[in-house]
Parts: sequence; structure tokens; C-alpha cells
Amino acid sequence: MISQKAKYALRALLALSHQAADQPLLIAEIARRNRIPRKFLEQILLELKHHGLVASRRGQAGGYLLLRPAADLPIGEVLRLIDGPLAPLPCLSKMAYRPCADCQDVEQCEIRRVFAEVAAATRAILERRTVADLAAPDGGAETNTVSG
Amino acid sequence: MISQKAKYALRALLALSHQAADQPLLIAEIARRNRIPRKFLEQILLELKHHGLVASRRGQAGGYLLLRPAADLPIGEVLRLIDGPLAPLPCLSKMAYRPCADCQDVEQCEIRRVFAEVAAATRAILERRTVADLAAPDGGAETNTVSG
DNA sequence: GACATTCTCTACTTAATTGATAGACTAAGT
DNA sequence: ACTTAGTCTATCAATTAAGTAGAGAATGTC
Repeated sequence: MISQKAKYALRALLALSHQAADQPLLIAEIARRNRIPRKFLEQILLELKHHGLVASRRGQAGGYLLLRPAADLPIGEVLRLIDGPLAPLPCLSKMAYRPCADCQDVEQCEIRRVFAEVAAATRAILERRTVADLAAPDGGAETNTVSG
Repeated sequence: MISQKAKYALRALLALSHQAADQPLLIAEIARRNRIPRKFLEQILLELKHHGLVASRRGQAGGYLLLRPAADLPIGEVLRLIDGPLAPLPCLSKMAYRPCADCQDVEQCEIRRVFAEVAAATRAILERRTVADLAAPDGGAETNTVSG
């Protein structure tokens, strides 16, 4: 299960993606539209800013802006920032590799092999699908479909 | 990430799968071989028993037995018992469907669409791969490969 | 330069979950 | 009756999840 925080982050980024590049969106506005607790959203956006996904301006006419086109922002990247590794086992994570605490030889781990398939499958989806894909209207035209 | 408990459960089931059908395996033995905390393993096996995956005998020559051939025991079934739904969102779970707390219309949820792909992909793997697949020796003969 | 606006940062809280540990209890066999 | 083993319930410490609180710092307006 992805966390509530990650869901909020994705929805916030989606909201920002609808915005013109010189029209920042207020935290309060994003929170209101998406029914996200405002103070919680502040933290989330700040985190996204620290990781370079969004920018912000303070004061009058301030708010948040997306720093990349939504189509260049994979869902997987957002999830990694917020929820940590996509992989189902630490020893399968590309970005945050860690041998599992309890198996002494990673290569010999029986469980690893099967979950490597899962890791590959989810990566294939989450690194291809972007925030722009979240916006797809009626199941129709998606941005990055292989078939189209 | 799958839980430590689920890893233990899978390893325990794998250990049981190597056993003859009339030769129960002791909790203590499974724990020792797989470096699983013994009392924790007791709970896990009990849970698996309550869900009908294994049987047990008490007293002298007691221990645990697998109730189905390992090849009929999908990894996904074990994970569901131990870690809960496989789906990345509650509203995508087949076994434990729940609308997400914060979106009022499930059909309209933007996030849902992309994660439905993830759910389908992981299900495809975890419902096909079984405990028997964990045992596959050197990357060679697996039980359920589509290609072979 | 006061003032309102809006983001920034740090700390805190509360509840649930994870990964265990403890110990009394019950059944089976000898 | 005694030993061997599984059964059940409670408890615990650490971590995480989700959210709240509030002081502070930049920015623009009058």
C-alpha cells in the first residue's frame, strides 16, 4: 500500500501540472481543492521542493510551481521520495540497496528471485507512467503508452 | 516492502515443502535452520494453520506439515495472509476492497488508474509463482513458467 | 517602513504497526 | 506422571504514519 502522504503528493503535483508556468498555486488552494490537511501538505510540498521537483515563491502572488513538465515526472520518482524504495525487498532496491538483515548471502536468497520479478514489473510501470498520465481524461489518450 | 514476518512465513513453508508428507518438522528445527526467532515463528505457523495452509501434531514426533503441494501454494496467498492486501491502494484490492478514505468517487480517482496497472502486474506474478518456485535450484527449471 | 501575505522550518503528538518476548496452558505419546 | 510439542494471550520497545502547532523569514504593497 502506498501511503496517504504519497497520494497527497501525487494529487498536489497533478494540481500544479494544470497551472501555467508563471502562475503559482497556493498551498491553501491545493489543500482545499483536494481535501488535503493544509499543514500536512505544507510539509509535503517542502519536501518535494528540497528534492527539486517544485519551486516556490513567498508573499503576495506566491505559491508553488512545477519545475518540470508533468510528462517528465515519473510516478515512481515521487513515490521513492515520499515512501522510500519501490522494491519489495531492500536487497532489490536500485536506489537504496541494502542486504536483507537476515540472509547472509544475497545471491543465495530464495525469496529474492521471485520478488525480483515483482520489482521489475512495478518499476516498468512506475518509471514509465508520469504525473501527466494521472490527468488522462476518460481512459483515452495517455502520454507514454507503448502501443500508441 | 514485504514484512520480515512474511519472509519468515515463506521460508518456513519452503522448509516444510522439503518434508515427506508423514514427517512433521519441528518449529524449533525450522527456526534453527532459517535463523528465525523461535517464538515469533510459533505465532506465524499458528496463523498459517488457522488459515488452513499447514497442519500440526503435538507431543512426541509432532511438528508441522504442509497441507498442499508447494506448487499449489501461490506466494501471493501467503503474502495476503501475513501482510494484507497485495494491492497498492485499498480500492484496488480484490480480497479486501475498501474505498480510499479521501476520494469520494472511486471511479473518478486519478491515482487509481495508474496503480491498477501495478496491481495487475504484481498479481500476475504473485498468483502464479508458488512456494515451489522458491526452491528452484540454480536459476533453472521453474514450475510455472509460461514459456516452459 | 509597517503590514499583510505566504512559504519555511522544527518540534511535537497520537495511534497503529512491526518485530519480537514471556509464560501459562493443552494435547499426545510412553 | 512425565516429557515433548504445539496453542494461546498478553505485553513490549521501536518505528512509522498522519497530522497539529507555532515561531520565523521572505516578498510585495501602501
